[in-house]
Amino acid sequence: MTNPVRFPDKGGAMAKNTIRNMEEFAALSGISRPTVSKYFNDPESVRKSTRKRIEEALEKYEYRPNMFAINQNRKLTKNLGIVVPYLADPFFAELARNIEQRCIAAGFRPTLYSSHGDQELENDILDSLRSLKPAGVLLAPLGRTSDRAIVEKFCADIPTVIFDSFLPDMGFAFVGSDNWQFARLIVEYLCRTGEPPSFLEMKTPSNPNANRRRKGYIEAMERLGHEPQIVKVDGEGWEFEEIGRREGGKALASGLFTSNTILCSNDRLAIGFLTACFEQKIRVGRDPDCQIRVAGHDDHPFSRFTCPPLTTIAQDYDAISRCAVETLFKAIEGSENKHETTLFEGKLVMRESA
Amino acid sequence: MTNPVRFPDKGGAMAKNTIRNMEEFAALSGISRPTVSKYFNDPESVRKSTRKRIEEALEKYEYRPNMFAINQNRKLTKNLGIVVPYLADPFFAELARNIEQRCIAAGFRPTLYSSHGDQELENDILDSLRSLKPAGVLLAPLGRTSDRAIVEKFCADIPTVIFDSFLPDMGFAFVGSDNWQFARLIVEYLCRTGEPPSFLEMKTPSNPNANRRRKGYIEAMERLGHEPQIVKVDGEGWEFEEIGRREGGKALASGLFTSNTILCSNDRLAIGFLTACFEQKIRVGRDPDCQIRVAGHDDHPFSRFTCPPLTTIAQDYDAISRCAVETLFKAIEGSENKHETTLFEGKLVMRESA
DNA sequence: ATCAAAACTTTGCGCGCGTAAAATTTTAGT
DNA sequence: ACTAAAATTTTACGCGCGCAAAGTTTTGAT
Repeated sequence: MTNPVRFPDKGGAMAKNTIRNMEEFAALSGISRPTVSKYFNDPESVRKSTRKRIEEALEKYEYRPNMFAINQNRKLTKNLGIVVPYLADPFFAELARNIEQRCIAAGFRPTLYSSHGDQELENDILDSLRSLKPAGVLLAPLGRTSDRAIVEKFCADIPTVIFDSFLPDMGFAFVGSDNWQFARLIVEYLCRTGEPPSFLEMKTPSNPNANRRRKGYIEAMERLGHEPQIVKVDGEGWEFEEIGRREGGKALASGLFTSNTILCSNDRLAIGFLTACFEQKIRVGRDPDCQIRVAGHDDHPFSRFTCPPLTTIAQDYDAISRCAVETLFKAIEGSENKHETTLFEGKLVMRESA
Repeated sequence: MTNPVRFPDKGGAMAKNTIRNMEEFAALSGISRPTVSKYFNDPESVRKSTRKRIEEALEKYEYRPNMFAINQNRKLTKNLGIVVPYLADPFFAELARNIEQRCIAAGFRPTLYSSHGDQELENDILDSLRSLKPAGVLLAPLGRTSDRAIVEKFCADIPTVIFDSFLPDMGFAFVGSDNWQFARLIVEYLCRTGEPPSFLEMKTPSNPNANRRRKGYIEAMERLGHEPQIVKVDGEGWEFEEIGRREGGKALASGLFTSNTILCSNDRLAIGFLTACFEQKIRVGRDPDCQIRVAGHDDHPFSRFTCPPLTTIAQDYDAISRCAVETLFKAIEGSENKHETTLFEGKLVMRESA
């Protein structure tokens, strides 16, 4: 094996800013090593005068304690894991960003992982997460395609808050959206303003939220005295836009929909379906000269920019991420121990598509 | 401070699957610790019979070496850093995913970071990356808003390949797209098929690629004997769609464009601009009944699903990520040392918007 | 069977820091 | 100025593993 040697400091006349360890740094700042160690664990825990001296030396020599040596001995690290099923979906990217920044603000070191829609990768991530000895993990599982046994075992070992995608009896808590309410809200709106909607979804959705949305749709339709119609289209994986365009387009062309109003299981599907409508020269919107109305769920970051802009139910990104993080901190502190579920309501976002 | 104690194994009658360290595991598998250590560093480096015994024991006791202890002593870790400026942009999410999987395939442990468009955060990321002692880093910097001095210093200390966004004289290498060629390609196409385009961009683009695209546009226009027209709109940050819609829309409404063909600096701007066109009931496309043509750069994952689908120049995601990763591996092995730049050409993707 | 090379074992040190206990100093209150 | 409390220093050990050197066994070829 080659033995790469690095020279971060070429050893010129400049001050030795290459402090090798805490021992050296402590000597240079005139403080004992244990006190310096205490400072790095909690700057407030040392006397103000001591803190000042350390911080002065810190600027002068720019020493940073060795991550690996620290975490090897700590009972509990300050590491956190954030796992989402598909990071190329801006919905998850946005949620992850939100959560990540809250963790940092709380003094933790979050690491972000994406399962890329792949079970094996999700398992691998949980596996390597174990070796990080994280204080806690925020996990949005793949859903249907998750390996239940492995996720459950992971949750049993490490304080985990599940979000977005519900898995029964796992983790310290679940934080997500009230998908029944989502469907009720949008169905009521659509019925009030036009024809009762048909429901477009994938045949075997990975995300269990899809199931609750379908049931919420059926319930709301029946309560309003309408006949629900579900159109299930083929398609695997996470390329929802393409499925919405190709398969949704097929359904549209072959006249499968009994209504002129299409409620899609999620916005990405709706975005693809809008493309299909365009391809078939079918005008979408609420105007009298439009032939069809389309709505979605999630308020995907791009939904505001479709043509026409997409009417949808907005997930409360902010509330979900805040609650997930706060719940995890409770779990880490071990103050409570019962499995709780928190669901947030969605808001109707009326745009021009419906 | 509370002292959270965990009992991952309640110590029942089941086999002790709680191996504390390599010493114990080595004893249980009947192999010496140094050999086991060797196995974990490279399973191929031990005799086949030994490997088999270790792997049998591995399944039986599911031991995993302690990450922190490993990395503390290794001269060079197997950690890699991947940094992108804005992960909520599916373009970077897709690129990051591609790169990440290549790194894993090569036996490294990549960690993904997003600067979220914020200089301070980019600096923090580089800072915490240092303490990870990564073997190398793949960095897509913020660009104009990057802290040059800090990035340069980082590159000097840690083998770094810069990608997407060029920063002069930094890192082991740069891998990106030939943005001049992008602009030439699309300008030629647009001129061949209709009116020569105006160019729409942000006043102070964060990404330096924008500058090269503008220059490439001007050059191509002049070479073809046309008068270039640049329309610069206000707007800071990374919410390109909104800027394209709001500011691009303003420019459109006030008749600022001298051409009926608008070439946008990137697809996200174009997506927002398409929304503005829709709002102003201006039909976009190549059909005779359309008033305007719109094109972009990048082949953003969503460009295929706009209405109309967006004509654009496709970045070669695959080639860029492959080259970036391979170049980094060269840097890590230290085989070469000259600063090289690799640019990939784009492909014209003709869709209905232009 | 013989022998050298390859693989393994034994031994032992070191990494950088957490952490505990005891000794010492500083701080703050009267 | 005196004293108890708080903060700091000293001392010493351990974490889990990399790594090197020297001795021992196994392997594979003649």
